[in-house]
Amino acid sequence: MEENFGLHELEAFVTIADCGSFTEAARRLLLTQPTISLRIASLEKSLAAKLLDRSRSRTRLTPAGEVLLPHALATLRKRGEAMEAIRELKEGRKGPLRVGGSSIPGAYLLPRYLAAIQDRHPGLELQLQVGDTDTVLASLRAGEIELAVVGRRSSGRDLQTAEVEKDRVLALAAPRCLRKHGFRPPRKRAASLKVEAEELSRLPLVLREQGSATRDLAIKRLADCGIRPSDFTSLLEVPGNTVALQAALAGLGLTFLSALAAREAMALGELRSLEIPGFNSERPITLTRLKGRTLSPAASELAELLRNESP
Amino acid sequence: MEENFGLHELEAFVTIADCGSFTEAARRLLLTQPTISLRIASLEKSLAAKLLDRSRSRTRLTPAGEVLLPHALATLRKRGEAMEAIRELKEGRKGPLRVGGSSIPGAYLLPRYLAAIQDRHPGLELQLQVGDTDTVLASLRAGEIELAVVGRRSSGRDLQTAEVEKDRVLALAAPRCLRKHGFRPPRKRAASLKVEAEELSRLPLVLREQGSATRDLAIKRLADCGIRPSDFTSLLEVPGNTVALQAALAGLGLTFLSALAAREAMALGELRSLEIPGFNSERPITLTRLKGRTLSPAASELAELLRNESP
DNA sequence: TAGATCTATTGATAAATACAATCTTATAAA
DNA sequence: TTTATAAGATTGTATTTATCAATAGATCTA
Repeated sequence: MEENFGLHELEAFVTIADCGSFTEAARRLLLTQPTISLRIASLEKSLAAKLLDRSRSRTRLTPAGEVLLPHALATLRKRGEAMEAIRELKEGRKGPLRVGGSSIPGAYLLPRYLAAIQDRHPGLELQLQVGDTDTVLASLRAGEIELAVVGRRSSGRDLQTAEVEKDRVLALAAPRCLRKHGFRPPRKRAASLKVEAEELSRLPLVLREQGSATRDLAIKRLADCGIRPSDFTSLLEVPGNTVALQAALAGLGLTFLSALAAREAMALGELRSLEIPGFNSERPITLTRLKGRTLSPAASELAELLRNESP
Repeated sequence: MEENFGLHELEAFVTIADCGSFTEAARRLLLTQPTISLRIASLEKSLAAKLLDRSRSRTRLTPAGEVLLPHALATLRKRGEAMEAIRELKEGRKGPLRVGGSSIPGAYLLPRYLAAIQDRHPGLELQLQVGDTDTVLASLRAGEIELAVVGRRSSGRDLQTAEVEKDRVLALAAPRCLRKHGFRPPRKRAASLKVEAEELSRLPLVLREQGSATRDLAIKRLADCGIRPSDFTSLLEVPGNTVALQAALAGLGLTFLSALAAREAMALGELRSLEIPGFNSERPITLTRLKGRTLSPAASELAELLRNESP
């Protein structure tokens, strides 16, 4: 006879401990007195210990009962906390919301959306992971994040994707750099320069690191135009968007960057975009989630926001 | 549908969370797979939240499941702690043991017995309350202590008493004091002096405070011999045995003290006992407990020890 | 697409739980 | 003492719940 007791028994016990009477406890729990007797009997049998000294006037705890009471209360409280935690999660009021973004969406898109979610549900614990597209997708598969927003449509039957926004990967260079290599950038700050693909290789090339979606896309699009990275006069590999941007600003060469990342520099005229016939600069920014995995309410809301609105 | 969930459901849930499979969880819990399915369904219904993403390969927690898991584990752990605490109490290994003693048994008897219990069960939290017989019995009735050892057979139908030992209340005085008032103490240190009751009043009297069992007994026994405290040449009231002893040692007068408290002083010849015809010095030291109140195993053991053995 | 493996469902059965009525006991009143 | 009263225990029965075996359905692997 080693049957574990349940929470009903504990409930009866703590209620009696509180009011000192089986009958009164029955009233409070909306049960009959024999039911309370049975629950206590069952509990006492489970623990093989007498817990209550029944008496006509006031039922009291035995020493064993005294020892049990705090544990019983703690156990019941824990269950209450569990229910409370779930309820808060369902209402999107509390709980973790972990999302990931590759460099561009992670830096230029997600923060704004997370701020919107934060405004609605101040209790949420937000966590934003930023890294390579590959790294972020790996996190998604490992369950470390619920949603990933990355710069390429991902492979894998276990993934479910939705396009959120169209980004453009631009070929960019500083005006100074362009002039140095025999190009004539237009006067107007925002205007782009039309360049034939073959002319491009006169420029040095600045590329992102391996694993970057921007890099992959740039190489693929260049290949569409018949150029390989090795065709360029020189090649510089840099880690991250920021470094690529600064390298381009410093006049180190041509680089490929998200329009989102280059916006300010272009507006200031510090970088010019090159318009290359046949070079398709479009890139879908996609919201990615694991197929068959339930999202938290907060994550659902974020996904909804990403698909429909632009905060 | 606001039914609270029980521990079986949580058990199923944490087991699945651990092994990632309903079927495997069923094996571990010695149940069938449908039972596990039903338990999870019940839990999910109770919380109105999906807790597990079922999949062919590995069942995973949903965000709600992630939130619930630590609470579920804590709840189950609490129950385990409760069972453990009761088991340790039953084996007398842990838990509180609160007893009380009036001045004499509290100081000269209980410490030795408590030491014996302590030796057997090092984990116990011992607590010894010492005070007036009346105070100690009040504590017993209030449930602050489980056992009381006092110097008189107590009244009250709610109490249950057992004689533990026979103490003797001795009439004592310092040899110097006896000589001063015209008595002739015997040479031998341990010998007592035979004195007629009427002669006693030549001595000053040192009495314990109100509420002391020793005081009550002394007055009653004196009355049996036809003497009242006011018959004595002078009367000094002192609080506690120690003070009474020291007063007698200082030669302040005749006092009534437990043989237990006066043992050393008599052995050294610093106090002589007076043998008074018709003065019954015996006093039962009684173990007292509340009728109908279950004792902790440790308290039972102590009671057993007190009744049978002398450590 | 077939086979394997996991979860969900169903229906029968066993177990538990709850209640009403009754018994027992301890206290209080007569 | 006896009687009345009130609280808990006990018993019998109806109901609910839990469990299992068998099976269907779904999903992944080969």
